[in-house]
Amino acid sequence: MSNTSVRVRFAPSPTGPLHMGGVRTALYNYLFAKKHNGTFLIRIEDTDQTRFVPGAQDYIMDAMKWCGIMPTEGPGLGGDFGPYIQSERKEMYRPYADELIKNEKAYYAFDSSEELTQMREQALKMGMPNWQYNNVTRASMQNSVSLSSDEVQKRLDNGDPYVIRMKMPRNVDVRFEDEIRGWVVVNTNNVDDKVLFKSDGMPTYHLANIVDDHLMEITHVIRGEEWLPSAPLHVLLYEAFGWDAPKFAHLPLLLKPDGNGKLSKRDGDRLGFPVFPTDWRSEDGEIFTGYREKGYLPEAFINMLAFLGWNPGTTKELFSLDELVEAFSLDRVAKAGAKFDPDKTKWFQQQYLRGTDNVTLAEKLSVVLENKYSIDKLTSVCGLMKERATFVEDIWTEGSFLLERPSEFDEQTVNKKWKDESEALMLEWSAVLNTVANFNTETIEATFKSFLAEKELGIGVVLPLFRLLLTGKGMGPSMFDISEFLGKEECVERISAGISSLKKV
RNA sequence: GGCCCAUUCGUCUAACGGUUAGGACAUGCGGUUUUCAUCCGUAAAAUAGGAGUUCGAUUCUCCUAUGGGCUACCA
Repeated sequence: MSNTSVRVRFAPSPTGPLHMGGVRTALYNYLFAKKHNGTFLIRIEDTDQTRFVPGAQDYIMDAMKWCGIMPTEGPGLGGDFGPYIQSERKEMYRPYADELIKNEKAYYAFDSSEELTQMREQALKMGMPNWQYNNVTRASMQNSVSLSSDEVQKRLDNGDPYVIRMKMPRNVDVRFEDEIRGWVVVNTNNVDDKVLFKSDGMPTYHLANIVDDHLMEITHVIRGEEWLPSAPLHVLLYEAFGWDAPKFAHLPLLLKPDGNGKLSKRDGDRLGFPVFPTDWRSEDGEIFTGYREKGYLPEAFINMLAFLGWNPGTTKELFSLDELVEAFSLDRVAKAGAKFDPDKTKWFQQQYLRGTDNVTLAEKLSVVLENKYSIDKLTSVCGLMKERATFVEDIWTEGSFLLERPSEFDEQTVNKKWKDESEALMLEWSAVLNTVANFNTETIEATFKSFLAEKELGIGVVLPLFRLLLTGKGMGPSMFDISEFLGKEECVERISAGISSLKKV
């Protein structure tokens, strides 16, 4: 059973924070694993030591934790297939490269990167923009295919720097069946002799990836579309080692909301929405805002992400993580890239805010307000305000008047509604209000209605004044609900306090 | 430039040869509301173009166009 169970991996490189495209890849891996009672693991691909960014790995782990899609194997998580960081596996790769050389599937190449750049530039000048180190040009380069074995041995003994390259066969159609795209065919004449092992003693992505996926018994490789062109190379590598290849699924890319191209780090600040799950502070101190800090609930973020390139085939759009696991399948993943839509994202957030109970909301709000008010009070505030909020913080920016007397009065409303006779009217209303015995929404409303009838005034004349005095605003929830929450005494006091404030102006 | 992948309303997508081409977001207009939000109703909005295959193409094939990805001793 163990060798047939599903094992998938998320394999980011720690070159920076994980952006939402990466989170979606991780999410689909997570969903697929859970759906099939399999294992979801994370492997850090840090074979390029020059691009290592401190803190990136921790960021990735934290972000996944916030999203609720933690792997069960990985650095710091345990598992029987470790280590899960490629730099810590360094010594494991060389024998595999040697094996390929022995079987003549790969060869030593001594050309320096400077020589190669020169070669490309030269070819470009001669009108050949497409120079590649491949099965045609390798004969004229310095490598163990073109050089005599004595010469090769001499250079090796001499300690000359070299890389190990894949010896791509000539004119072979490599085919594999992608779980999302169906059959993909590429002719080997179109792929170059990729470097497998670098002169610094580290493998490249291609070698390390295949070796680790094999050793970690990965059954399904679910990754971004940007890997599609190198998939044939990977297939050939599995063949060269005589291993069964895992199944491949190449996910469509996430595109910019406007214009063209894939979503990138800078789009967030440019367009005013986050591209990262959580805040990221770059090395030069620049801060990129995250969904978490912006006030999004992880459930909303994940729900939105799941629907970018996948759908359940029904009209249901709100899915918990467990429901996503239940509904997910690779054959319902779209093929074309998806433009990210910030508006829809906000809509998801709004839906989840509504769906969250008032106590939970109050607890979140309490954190923002640093425990300034009791959970009980905040719970009531949330109940009154959440219908008109998108983020938890909106509840406070729109509804702080419920706990704090207004110090400012909306200028527009004052100008429009506050007349010379308003003061007398409100004083009169205050006196009436003060006589209400059982002070609740219904009794207040009934009293208000009879007050209107008696004064022969329209509701639109009186209520906005009442609202203005009590809340300082021109809009908001039902005034009768607000009044009940505030209590009789506070209502009466606010009316007189409000009147004196308006007098000063 | 070469190779690969893709193409249904503005956006995310449904329809796996036969539908008045459906839903959601956004937008417009109504209704509800003291107001704002919510909510309800409603409208407008798409099969990139051209050939085939077929009794019949959004759906299959080819061409063109467009978009995207890759083209490093990066992943």
